[in-house]
Amino acid sequence: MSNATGAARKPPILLPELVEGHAMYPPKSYPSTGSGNNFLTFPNSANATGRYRPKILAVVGPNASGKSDLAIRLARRFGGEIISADSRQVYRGMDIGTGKVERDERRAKSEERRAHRLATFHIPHSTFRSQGIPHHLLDVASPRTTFTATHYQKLAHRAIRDILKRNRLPIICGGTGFYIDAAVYNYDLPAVPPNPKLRARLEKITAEVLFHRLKKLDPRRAKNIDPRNKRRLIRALEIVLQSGRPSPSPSSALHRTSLYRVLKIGLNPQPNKLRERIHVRLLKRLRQGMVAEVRKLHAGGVSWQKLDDFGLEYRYVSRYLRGLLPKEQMISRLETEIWHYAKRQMTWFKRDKEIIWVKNEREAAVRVKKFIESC
RNA sequence: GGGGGCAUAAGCUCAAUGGCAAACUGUCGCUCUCCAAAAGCGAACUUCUAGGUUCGAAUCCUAGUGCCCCCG
Repeated sequence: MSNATGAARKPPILLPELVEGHAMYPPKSYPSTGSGNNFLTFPNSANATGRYRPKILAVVGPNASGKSDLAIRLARRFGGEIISADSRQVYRGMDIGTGKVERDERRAKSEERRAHRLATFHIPHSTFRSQGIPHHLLDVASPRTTFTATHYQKLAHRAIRDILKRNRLPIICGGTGFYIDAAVYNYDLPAVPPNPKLRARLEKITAEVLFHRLKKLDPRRAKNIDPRNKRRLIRALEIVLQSGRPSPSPSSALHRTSLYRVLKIGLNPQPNKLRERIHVRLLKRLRQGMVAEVRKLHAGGVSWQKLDDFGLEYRYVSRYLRGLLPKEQMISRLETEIWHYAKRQMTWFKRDKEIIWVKNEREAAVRVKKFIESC
């Protein structure tokens, strides 16, 4: 009882996966780093109790808020590895337009190389690293394929487990709120893969009719779905039609139950500052060859349709390349679209009362330190 | 100097038989259980000014103001 005081208030729901997933924590014997290097000291292995929930960190915020930098700094300071939570950075070849962190060169300066080795000797060599910090879930899919939240969830869970096995701090960092939640809270996403043919067929039907059908096939889902949102309606129908079963209820026990203790750090600069950052960053991306990047993707077999659906940079640059809008308009349009996106992201994050909003790295570090030291 | 045209939201060479002032863009807000940088929803802000006709005016009349065009 004495060491379960924290859990006393909210008794954890012990689901089979949860118990099984935790059987390995804390790891019994892990190669000690021995060096006292603070890259590697992270007390995720301490406090062994039956209900030990490992700690993970999330760094969230809108586009251009400086998440990636903060995450890297925190990773260096607290011995962490980063798991990107960005629905576009998962794709290979989409670098400039998504603002992916720069991948380390093979030939790094000797000091950096040393830091690398110390920090990451037990991680596969192929892992994406930036500034010596391993980044997971970047470049894991071809842009010609459809990568979904389920894929993300699976890979993210695996990454978290692996990082914890190395006694390091998993840091989920990204702006795709839905992905973060899918990873952190063990969302029960139905195992029904997308069916392009079915979707194409349903696409031709009006929202009204789709809603009607859903009402008959899955009344529960129909109750809280947006009846005018075709995309959602199609997905919901896809689930019933293919599995023969209605969508799992989000109010089930799994909802908002996390396998982990998670500290969410949020970054949200002043609106005018954020706008300025968006502006500067967009111009920088253009200089870095964003247009060429999109051209290359299309040459590599990514359809215009697909590029359009990726949104933002990929949508408007490809429209420009198709001659649908002049360059000037592409830029100004993009700027407002990115701003809109940032606001949508904030709408999502605002609802999450667990997020602790910080102004800078110092504030963040204080919180993280306290979190790590707590039991 | 003379003649003609136009004036509607923050923006738009933007709609409205004399009868409830719209659409689009922007601004602001929201929704979300696998296409989530997607998709969807909502709100605030309008008839150039002053008179007149009329039950009723963005609309018709008069004057003013501003802008544009034509003739000299």
